[in-house]
Amino acid sequence: MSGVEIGPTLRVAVPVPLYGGFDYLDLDATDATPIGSRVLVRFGKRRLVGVVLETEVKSDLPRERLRPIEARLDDAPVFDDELLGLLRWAAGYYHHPIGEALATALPVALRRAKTDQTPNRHRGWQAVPSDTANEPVAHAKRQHELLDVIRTGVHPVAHSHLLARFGSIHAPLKALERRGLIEEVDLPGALEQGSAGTAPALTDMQREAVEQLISRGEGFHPTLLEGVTGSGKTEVYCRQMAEVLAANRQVLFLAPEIGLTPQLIERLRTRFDASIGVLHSQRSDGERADVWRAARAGDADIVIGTRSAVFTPMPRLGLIVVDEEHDGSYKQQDGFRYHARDVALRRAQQCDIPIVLGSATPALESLHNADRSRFAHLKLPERATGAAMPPVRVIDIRSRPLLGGLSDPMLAHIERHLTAGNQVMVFINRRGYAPALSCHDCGWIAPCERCDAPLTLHGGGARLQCHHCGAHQNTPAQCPGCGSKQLIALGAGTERVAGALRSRFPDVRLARFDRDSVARKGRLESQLADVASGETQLLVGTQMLAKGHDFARLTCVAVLDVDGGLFSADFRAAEHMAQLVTQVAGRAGRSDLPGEVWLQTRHPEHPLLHRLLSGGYDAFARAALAERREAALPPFGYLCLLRAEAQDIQSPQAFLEQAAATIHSDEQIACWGPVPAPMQRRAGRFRAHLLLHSSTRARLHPALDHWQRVLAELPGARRVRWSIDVDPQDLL
DNA sequence: CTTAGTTCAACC
DNA sequence: GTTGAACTAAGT
Repeated sequence: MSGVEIGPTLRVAVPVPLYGGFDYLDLDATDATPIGSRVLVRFGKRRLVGVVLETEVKSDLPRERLRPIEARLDDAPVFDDELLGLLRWAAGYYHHPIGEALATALPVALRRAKTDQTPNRHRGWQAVPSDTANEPVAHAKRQHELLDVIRTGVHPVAHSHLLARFGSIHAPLKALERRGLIEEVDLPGALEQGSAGTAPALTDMQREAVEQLISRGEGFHPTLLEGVTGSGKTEVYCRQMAEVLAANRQVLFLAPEIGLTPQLIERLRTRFDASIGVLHSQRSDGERADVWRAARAGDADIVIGTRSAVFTPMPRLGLIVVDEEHDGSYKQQDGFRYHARDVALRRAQQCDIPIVLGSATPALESLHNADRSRFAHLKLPERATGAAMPPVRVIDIRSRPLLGGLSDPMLAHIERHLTAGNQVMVFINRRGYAPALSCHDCGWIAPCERCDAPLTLHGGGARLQCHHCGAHQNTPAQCPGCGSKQLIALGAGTERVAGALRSRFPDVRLARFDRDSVARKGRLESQLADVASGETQLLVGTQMLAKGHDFARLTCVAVLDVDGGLFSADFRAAEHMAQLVTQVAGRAGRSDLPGEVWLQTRHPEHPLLHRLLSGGYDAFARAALAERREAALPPFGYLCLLRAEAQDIQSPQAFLEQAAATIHSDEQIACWGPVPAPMQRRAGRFRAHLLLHSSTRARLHPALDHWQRVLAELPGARRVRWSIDVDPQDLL
């Protein structure tokens, strides 16, 4: 039959910020476009890639107003019923337009209107048997490291894996190839083939946890696995994964970007005789799409990935692992604001499969769920090696001079560990040279023109940069207010701290880890490799140092500023501070060398800090939960934040006032605000918030369903950019 | 009467 | 979000 005959009606989700689907005529009456597949449609003047939500729809519109779809883009649907159901639930729960939610879930390459995806090439390397005469020379360190990885296991290693692990690898790989030790091969697809490896022996604690996990069987069983850093959580996951893989089911393993280290991937790759799909930031759009397709086809046994990987189609899914479940990066902070941990829980429930949430510092939400028996709670309170957790102590820096952010006692501790030949990690959660530039004579502080924030000094103080909008300029020679030339840098960031340490310890090799210093591709990987080899002794960095890495000779961790977490407007700040301190402390003394942790503070008596130091994260969490209960804050209350922003100062406030008026607040739903956002102006736009609070989700969510429809109709809605944030992570 | 700028509804 | 049509205010 030719395309003249037009078939029945389809409901299509289109990537536009409008709730609900749009109806189109199908191409063919006899063979319907399958649900979950992509179609090309005309939408107004534009051509967009939509997803079929339903077939044989009875449209509200007369048939002559419907347009036919222009093309089918898939042979097999991109979303299966399970995943489509999950996404429809998530779009509803987070009150986000379905078309945008589906587009967010799709790999970038599949959001484009291309029918036949030419297969991407996947390079790999494999070892070639040879006599010892060709081995690389002893000092060719990178070649030896690469060779080790390539020789482990029986299968070729993906080029992308080596890239993620080591960074710049072109030259050493070519050298190894010239020596005839390795050869380049084309991998059949985006998946890597793992090899079965021996499982390490379990400690008694681990065995207990594994037995509990496995004994629960196959149904929906959420488990919080709380294990101190170094307690061997990964091995516990592995044992359960082995069971699931043996039953020919797939495993979805989620990790935050920063925790998704090559070590983790390599561990799984050398452990399971299984095909593994890896989704991390270094993979190209084409590779991601190939992993997606392989997972959908059931070819991938394990999928490891970050937040968005929670939406990978896996027809044989049998287990979900969420590592570092407390990590804030699981919450998407713009557009479709979903929380991957919570979506993963829903997915496990929908599929009726077990899910394990692992962390050394569980989110208060998860602890609360464990407390009320919604999660099983397994604990690994000791390190697998038997090494003691390092003591955490404070240095009171009130009225002490600071040199580049460092007090004298702190410098002395650092020196002691460096002299002993060990590694030291200095942690400061602020990048750049200094957080502000001030005039010594009149007190002027260099402001950003477009944000309500001071500019940050960079380039040793030569440049000014805004961390909120990206604006940058050279540092002025004199104060624009009073003309004084006495301009001084206030406070210290990673750059300044690193500089101070370099001049204090000129013979020690130092590496800086922050977004600026590792921006270049492969730089982070090569710097980490130098730390692992012991070449780098002193590490200075932001929170990207906090997790995942395991350095044998690291014995001292210095945290330069914990006070930000004690007095923030954000009610979660203290929780984040405690998690961060506990996580960085876990970096120290992981092997036989005892470690120690020092915190600089101006508030050594602060009750929450005191709790953390005397009783550890658990005691802190109990105290913090009691405070949350008192204030009816999450997890004892539920929040929804309505955000609005505009070029002018009045519109956001006006819109939110209209919005507030349409909420019939009662004793069960409270409306807080509207108020200007903590940083009212950002990137030239004025921002305001309206916070809804309820003691029950059952009351809040129906109200939100109604509210979202009302909001779109408000007269002020078109003057602002607004968005609903369900379960907001930060209120800033 | 033109033109640039703003508002508004539809988008299937 | 994007688009075009309807509307408004100033310009020749």
